[in-house]
Amino acid sequence: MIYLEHHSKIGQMTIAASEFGICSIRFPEHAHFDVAQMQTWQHQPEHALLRRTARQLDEYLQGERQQFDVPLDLRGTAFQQTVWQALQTIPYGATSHYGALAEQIGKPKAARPLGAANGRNPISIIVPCHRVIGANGDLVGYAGGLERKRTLLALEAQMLKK
Amino acid sequence: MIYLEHHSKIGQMTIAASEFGICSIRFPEHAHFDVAQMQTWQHQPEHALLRRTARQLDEYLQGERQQFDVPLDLRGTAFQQTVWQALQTIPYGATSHYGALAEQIGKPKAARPLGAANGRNPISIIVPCHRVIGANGDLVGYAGGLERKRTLLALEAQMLKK
DNA sequence: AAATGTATGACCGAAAACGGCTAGACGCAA
DNA sequence: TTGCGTCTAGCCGTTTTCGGTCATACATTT
Repeated sequence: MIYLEHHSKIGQMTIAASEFGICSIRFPEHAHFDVAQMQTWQHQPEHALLRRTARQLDEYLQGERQQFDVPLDLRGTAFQQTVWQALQTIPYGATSHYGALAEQIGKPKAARPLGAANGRNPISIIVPCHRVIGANGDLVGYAGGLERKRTLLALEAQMLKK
Repeated sequence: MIYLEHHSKIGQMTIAASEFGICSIRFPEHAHFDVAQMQTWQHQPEHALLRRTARQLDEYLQGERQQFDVPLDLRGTAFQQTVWQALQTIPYGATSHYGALAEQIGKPKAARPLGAANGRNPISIIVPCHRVIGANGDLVGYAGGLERKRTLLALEAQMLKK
């Protein structure tokens, strides 16, 4: 596992990758961030894939990019994989809610577990867990902090309008 | 589910059965005895199978019986079923220990879970969980009370000598 | 009446806690 | 040295607990 620290418009992000692709994009105060494990990673600020990812994230934050183009290496339980897959089908600027997604993956009553899986999404932004909100419209939660969720959604809405 | 209360030499026992066979034989202070559920059972002190079972238990407690001859309806997880099955292979008067049984069922490292399953054995005496002791010879535990475990083992040892 | 707020229960995966264990390591005492 | 308690760590099914939920029901506001 290699990684770099990227100082973006909305704060520092740790971007990590395996030989197969991006594994993790998180903020320092990110919930469920296992800092201990990070000790075993190697800092490679010049690595091509990591740099490319950082660049695309910056473009996204400038509103100049709606689609990402990097290989992902998502690691989690079968259920989580399914959820994260489903997340990637929510279009830029759109939102969905937990129950709807649960239904979409064929487990209509698993809205809550889905919320949990959502919270464990290791790849912020690229896997757009921020586009999932409560059934009543509330923002509910975001591992990177609710404020950032709000920011991201506002950004996407803004860009769609133009 | 039907049941009766039997006053035996070693204390009161609740004997319960389904249409398929004996489901449960427990003492009043039995660990994990779900008294609430018992509210839904029907007291049938004259039921043939229940009576027959009680009689066989008395014979056993008199040292006049080493084998039981009633249909059992064991309910539990797959693992528990396996364990309870294995228990029934321990001969009268013999003992085994948790690790040995674990090995016997093909899960050599599951001695501890096996102990748990043992503790959940619903059919005391007939399914002879009392014949399982610690690897070092200690009695360790018995849902019906250690004292009874001691008594049963002593009884069986006694009868074998004769 | 419609619009918010608060409470309640039921939903189901994941993670953590819990043992009726045991082998091995130690200290201590005959 | 042998033997016996105590402690430790690792074992792995089960049980319990914990949520980034949601629909419903009532109470309280406009």
